[in-house]
Amino acid sequence: MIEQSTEPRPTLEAVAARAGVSRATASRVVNGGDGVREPLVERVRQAVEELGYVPNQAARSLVTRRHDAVAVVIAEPETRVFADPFFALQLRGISKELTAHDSQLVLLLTEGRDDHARVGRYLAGGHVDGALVFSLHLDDPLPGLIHGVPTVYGGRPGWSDGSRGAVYVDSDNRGGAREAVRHLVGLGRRRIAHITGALDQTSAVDRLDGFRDVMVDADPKLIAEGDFTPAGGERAMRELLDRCPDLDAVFAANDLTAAGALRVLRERERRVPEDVAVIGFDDMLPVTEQADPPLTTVRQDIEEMGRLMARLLLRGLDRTASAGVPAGGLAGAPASVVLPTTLVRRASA
Amino acid sequence: MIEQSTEPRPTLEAVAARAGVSRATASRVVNGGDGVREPLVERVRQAVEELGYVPNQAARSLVTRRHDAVAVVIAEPETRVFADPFFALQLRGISKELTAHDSQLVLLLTEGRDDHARVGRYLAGGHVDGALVFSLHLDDPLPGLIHGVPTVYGGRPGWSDGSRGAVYVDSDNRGGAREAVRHLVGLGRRRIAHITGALDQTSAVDRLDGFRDVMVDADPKLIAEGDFTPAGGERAMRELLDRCPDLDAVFAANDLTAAGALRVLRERERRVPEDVAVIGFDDMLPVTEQADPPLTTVRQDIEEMGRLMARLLLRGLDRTASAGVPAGGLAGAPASVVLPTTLVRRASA
DNA sequence: CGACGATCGGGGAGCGCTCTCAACGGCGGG
DNA sequence: CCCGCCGTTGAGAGCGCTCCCCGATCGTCG
Repeated sequence: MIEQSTEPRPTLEAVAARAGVSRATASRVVNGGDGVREPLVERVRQAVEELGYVPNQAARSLVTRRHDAVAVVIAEPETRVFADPFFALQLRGISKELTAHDSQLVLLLTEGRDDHARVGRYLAGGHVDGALVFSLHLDDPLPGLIHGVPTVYGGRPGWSDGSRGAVYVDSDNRGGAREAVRHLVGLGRRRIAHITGALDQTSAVDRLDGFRDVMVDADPKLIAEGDFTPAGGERAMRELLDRCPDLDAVFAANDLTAAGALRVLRERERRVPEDVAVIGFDDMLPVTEQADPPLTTVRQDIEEMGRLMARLLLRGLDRTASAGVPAGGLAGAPASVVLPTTLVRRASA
Repeated sequence: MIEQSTEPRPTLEAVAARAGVSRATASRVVNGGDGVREPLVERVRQAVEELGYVPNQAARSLVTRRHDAVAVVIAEPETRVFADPFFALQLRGISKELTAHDSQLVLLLTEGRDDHARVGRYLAGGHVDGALVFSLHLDDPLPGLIHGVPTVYGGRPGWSDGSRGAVYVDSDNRGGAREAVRHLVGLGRRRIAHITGALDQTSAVDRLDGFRDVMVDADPKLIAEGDFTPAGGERAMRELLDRCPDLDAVFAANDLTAAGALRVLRERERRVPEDVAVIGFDDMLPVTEQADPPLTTVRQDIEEMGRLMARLLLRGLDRTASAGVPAGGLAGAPASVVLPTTLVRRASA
């Protein structure tokens, strides 16, 4: 119900008065109670209880310059974010970690370029202690708009100058791709195709590189560009079958793409895995297990990646906060993390 | 990169000094510039620009008691939230609407009962101007923990005393279900089964009621309980087929459930729609269109529901703010909205 | 038993902003 | 030509909290 609370919330002053102590003492108790003797602590606690006191975060932030909030920026245009459980899982990992550290999650969704300025302004406004940024595209202007806010990226950012020491969490896309393709080779497949992801993202590029690492002189006709969506997977699969009717395996850049490819293979009456073996990437559970046939895929622990990002950010926050690091300094900054992947064998390959 | 900004951000004071005006005038310009003459407005604007001034939200909130932030509470235990694009779509609608009103979205995910207290505390803490609460279960203690925060619910809350005047946005679950079942009847089907959703949610109950409205004396054996997931759909479908091998139609509580049912029907070699017609609910696009056969379903505009929730909340905020409504009062509060549904005919029925 | 040191509690400043209120200046009407 | 009113600007008082600093207080050792 829409209502406005009129009765003013109790202030620390009120708590102090009720407990018969000074505001400072009440504050100490509320913030942990160090350096206050037991009987007083108890009295203050009780006053807090009776009055239903909750600290005013705005007032607190004003002086501490901490907000106990972290922004999660998802810079994915249009609908993709939501067709894909990927973000949802990361979000869940992040949420868990932040909750454990009493931080709030401020979600910043950008729908297009116009939104970037808004996000930049928001972050610059010092509303949050740090930012977790996802799904950057190669030419994304967003990082340039982020100043003075500790940031951890989800996935290796793609800018050219060696990632400028950015902290990121990624999985071993290239290694995972290599493992998948090697598995196909081990199965005796020779005409192995690859459907890429959206090539303006490093994850897609890295998986393609992994594919090429194994298929050193792959027929360029065996590589088709997808975009991480089932529809893109279908389109690319059709293209591939038209160009190379003799292909006997497909490594798809992610499970959604693989699902699209499977559909086209069925439609064209190729048996999987007998005629064409298929491997995906992600191990997105409902998708892979319920695919027909169940999908062999490269698993990455998505939720863990989210959790790790949050942990890295929070740790960095602590570090710099306690050890007066100079502006822009990297001293003590956590390093990026690349998580390993594992091949999960199911029926499709 | 993890860095701490050391250089203090410019204050309004600094802007005022640079523009050669008082802090008050600078504040006026920053907040819209009413009642300030043009030349001064321009000077202040320029000073803001040059200094890269961004208002300190904490200081502002401290005095205005507004936060320009809205909490989105998703009280869904475990993974369901994320397997289901439902929330993602609502979130997107909400995000768009909030962005248009310069409000931020604070996401509160609860993983279990323990989290409820945390959420209640957070909301009571006056960190946000209002809350949007989703996916309540019938016995959820959360509403009881929300005090003094304007709230709009996603889906009709299920408490017994007539929803206590709560504001909610829902779609016409009962009417949509009726339409679906009538369509099946119109197709000449007589042994129509229903797979329910999780019956601790009103949406599931309402759809079941709609089913019963049409199938007044339905054989109880034709109703099986699901939980809105594909796995639940599979389980229920198996049950139904075992109990009533002669059924000729299934109305599933949502598309995910229908997808599970379709899988079982294929496995049992029933043709859809020839032997068994299937209708879902939601019109979750990738699911319905790519189902085999494409799924006839009851469409609800999920993103619009989200947008509407946000709009309702923001409007209520305005209203009460301007027209000193007494505590707990409902005067001028927006009414709940129930959105219509439409039957989308595809191949499955 | 007294004095010194360590520790605890209280007073007060001030974080950056908004908003009220008073002062000021310019204009039109009498 | 003067008065009064309105529109514009500036000064200042807090919003609720943290934290510094100093005085009070306790324990303890000589």
